[in-house]
Amino acid sequence: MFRIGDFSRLAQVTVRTLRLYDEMGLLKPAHIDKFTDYRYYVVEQLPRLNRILAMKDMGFSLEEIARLMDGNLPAGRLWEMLSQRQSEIEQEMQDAQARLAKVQTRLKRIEQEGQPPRFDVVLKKSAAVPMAATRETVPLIEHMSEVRCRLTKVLYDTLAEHHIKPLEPEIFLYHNNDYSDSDIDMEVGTVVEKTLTLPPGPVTVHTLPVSDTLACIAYEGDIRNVIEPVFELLRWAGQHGYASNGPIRELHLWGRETYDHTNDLSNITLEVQLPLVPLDSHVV
Amino acid sequence: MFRIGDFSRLAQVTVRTLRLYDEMGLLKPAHIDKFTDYRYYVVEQLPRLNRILAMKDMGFSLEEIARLMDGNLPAGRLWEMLSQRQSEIEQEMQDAQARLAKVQTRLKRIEQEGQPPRFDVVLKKSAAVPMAATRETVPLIEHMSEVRCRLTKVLYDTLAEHHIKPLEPEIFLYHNNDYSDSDIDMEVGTVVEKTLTLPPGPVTVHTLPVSDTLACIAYEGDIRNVIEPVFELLRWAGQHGYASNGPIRELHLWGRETYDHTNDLSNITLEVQLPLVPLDSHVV
DNA sequence: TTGCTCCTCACGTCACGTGAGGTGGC
DNA sequence: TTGCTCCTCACGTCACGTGAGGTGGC
Repeated sequence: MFRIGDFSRLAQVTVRTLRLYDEMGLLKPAHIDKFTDYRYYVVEQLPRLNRILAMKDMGFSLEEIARLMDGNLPAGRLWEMLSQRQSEIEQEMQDAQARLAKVQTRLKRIEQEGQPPRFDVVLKKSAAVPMAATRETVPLIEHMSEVRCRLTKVLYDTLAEHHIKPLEPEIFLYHNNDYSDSDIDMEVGTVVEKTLTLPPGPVTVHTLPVSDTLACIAYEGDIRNVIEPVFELLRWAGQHGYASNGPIRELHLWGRETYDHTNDLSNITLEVQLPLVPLDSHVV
Repeated sequence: MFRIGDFSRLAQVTVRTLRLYDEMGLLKPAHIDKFTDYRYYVVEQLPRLNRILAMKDMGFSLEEIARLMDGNLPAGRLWEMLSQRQSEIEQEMQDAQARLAKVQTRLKRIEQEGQPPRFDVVLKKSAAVPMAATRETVPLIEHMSEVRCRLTKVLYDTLAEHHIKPLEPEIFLYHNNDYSDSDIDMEVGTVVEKTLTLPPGPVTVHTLPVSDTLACIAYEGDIRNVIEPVFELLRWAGQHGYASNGPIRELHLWGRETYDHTNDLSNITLEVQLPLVPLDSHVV
């Protein structure tokens, strides 16, 4: 018979742990003195305690261990729980791997450029939402501003004409696969209610596709430098094992982009989003 | 100005989270209505929130994030924290790797042998303790029992003669590097008080070395089958990337092994311990 | 008698999730 | 007036660590 302190030293666990296992019913002392409430253990209980510790080392919770040691568990049940545990651990390792990549790219940035990246990338999801939008290809980047004005004017005029209220700030989509100075395939739209149709014309209603993985940067600054967070997103995607999976989205969070050049665009806030798919080599 | 619900949808966090960050001082709303206590956020707060989320994705605690975003942190401090984070994550990955190995070897055992291993291996540590012991080489395994009796008799007789009390159950050490049927270099000892010396003779006092990694099996059964947990330990060590690092220890937890064959050894409890070192290939 | 060990509460950990119970706003 | 959103508590999570305050045993 061991008192709790001796048994805890033998098994190399704390007395607190033994008391907890007693309370949970995982390991009851062989005997409890009814006057002093002292717990007494016998050496034959060591294998059971070791089994508990071995399960704990595999990452099972005490509740799972209690279930596993309940005696009458079906034959294949242990195998099932082990193989579930296996995939959970594999998931943990992937998560740790992803976190490590984020930390390491930051470290490298500081070492190479003397300072951390200016923008922070966060992953979001987007649901499929109906969008009223109009699209046009800009021949040369010099015409960009002009085309943006025309497109937003067409969009908002059409919506007003049909008494449709935009539900969220406008979104610009850039459909080119790569960065280019010319032939920029651009679309501007805004989320609208479901079950909405428009007569044929430059503005159509279609669905903005879902994306499970949308790398996002909230950008604050001059709209003419918006290319910076875009480059950052592309760089980030490459460094973390993703490939682009759809047009870049630009959410005009600060408000509506007017088409008459009257508002100041030198300090706006928007969010740039890049839909991604994990590359296979990184999934492994 | 966004109400908390709208801002939470925009940033894809829960309102609970925003309230917590407010309370912690991590992200205060731009404005709080003094009559309703409603929190109001502005879009310019999104970059800060995203920074918080990005840090969280790297595994920093909210407290660390608060420190990191406090503005006046020394230049190199960020780098330091990132590189500390890096090693913590690397440690996590190693831990997960070790857990995975344990789960997978169990799964394999069930698949190959139809049942889980009979014994559970747990890792313990042992401190350096003074031990009074006597040692002899057994020429053939047939003489094992006889030598054990003689050794324990010598040990306990000597201790009694010098009025020394053994502090713990006796320990058998097996000094051969590999399993063998002959020339078994065997030692039996018991922990004694420090500062103890004995006159020259078959029993000497020396130190049982420390071990940071001691694979242990609590064995219950016939002493003649004690080879089973020993084999299990050796197998386990191989499967988990360790090499043997000292003599196998056998702790006689059930009590003293008498040397007159009068006690029943067909159902005893002992612990078999194998000192280990991690193999380099697994340390990486 | 003095340490030593044991006992039972009970709080703290970390970042929220999840009600309970009540109140502004369209 | 009715949903909808917001508010403030406050408990629960998981496996213990860490006292506080008090009592047996050698």
